Amino acid sequence: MKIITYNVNGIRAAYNKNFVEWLSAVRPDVLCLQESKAAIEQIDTAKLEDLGYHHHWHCAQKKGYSGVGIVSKQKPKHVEYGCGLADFDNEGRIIRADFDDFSVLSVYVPSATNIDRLDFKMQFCHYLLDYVKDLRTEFPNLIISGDFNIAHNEIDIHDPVRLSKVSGFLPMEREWLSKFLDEAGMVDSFRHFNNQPGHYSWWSYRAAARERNKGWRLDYNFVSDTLQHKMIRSVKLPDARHSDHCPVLTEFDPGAK
DNA sequence: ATGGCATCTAACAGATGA
Repeated sequence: MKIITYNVNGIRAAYNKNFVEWLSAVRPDVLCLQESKAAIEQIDTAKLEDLGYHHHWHCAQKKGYSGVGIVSKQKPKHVEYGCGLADFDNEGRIIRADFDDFSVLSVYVPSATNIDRLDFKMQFCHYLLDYVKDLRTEFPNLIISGDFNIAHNEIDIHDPVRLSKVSGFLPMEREWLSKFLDEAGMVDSFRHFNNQPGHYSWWSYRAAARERNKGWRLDYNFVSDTLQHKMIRSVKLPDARHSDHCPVLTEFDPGAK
């Protein structure tokens, strides 16, 4: 069972760069998307259906902004759009799909590039932790995939000293992420398999940052402790070039004891 | 300290992103 998280930075732009062909070749069971930046009627969903995929979207009110989706081979038993708080749900940042044996969240944590948005980002984060803690009592087997806009540790960013005062690597944000994993009982699946530096999921478009691997690891597949023993591997897919982010894959053996 | 690049909308300039 393959699950991928991918911030596509505009799904229509991604389509123009052979996103559907990429999906057809990789064929994940579940694809969690962020920054679709489109209303549903602006997305050529027929191409997904032609590949046998179901798809669900939670879009922002503002046109061309944010938006998350879940594309899946299996039809979800239930889809939950948003988290129930209008300030967050207006921005299309959370969608959940419940399957027979597990649930999946696709999450796009707000950016605070504009530092005026830091309070909003942290409020979202705190709310998300409470939401997930509650959720796990009903759905213990949970995978949270998304763009958290936080690089967790020093090995997750190319210049931890210079960037320690920049949102995305602030002590406050990093501490929240540690608390989130701890209190929600989730595992960072990529780091479960790989403790080496230099593995990032986002690079600036500027200054040839991707070619020089001056990046940040912002995109995660977090796996509940109940599913941890089923994980087989987790890798980033840097050959996918539809976005300033790259996809991150986590694979499970559903039959593992 | 600034800008650099890309994808959006609504317009051929401005917002957003990290």
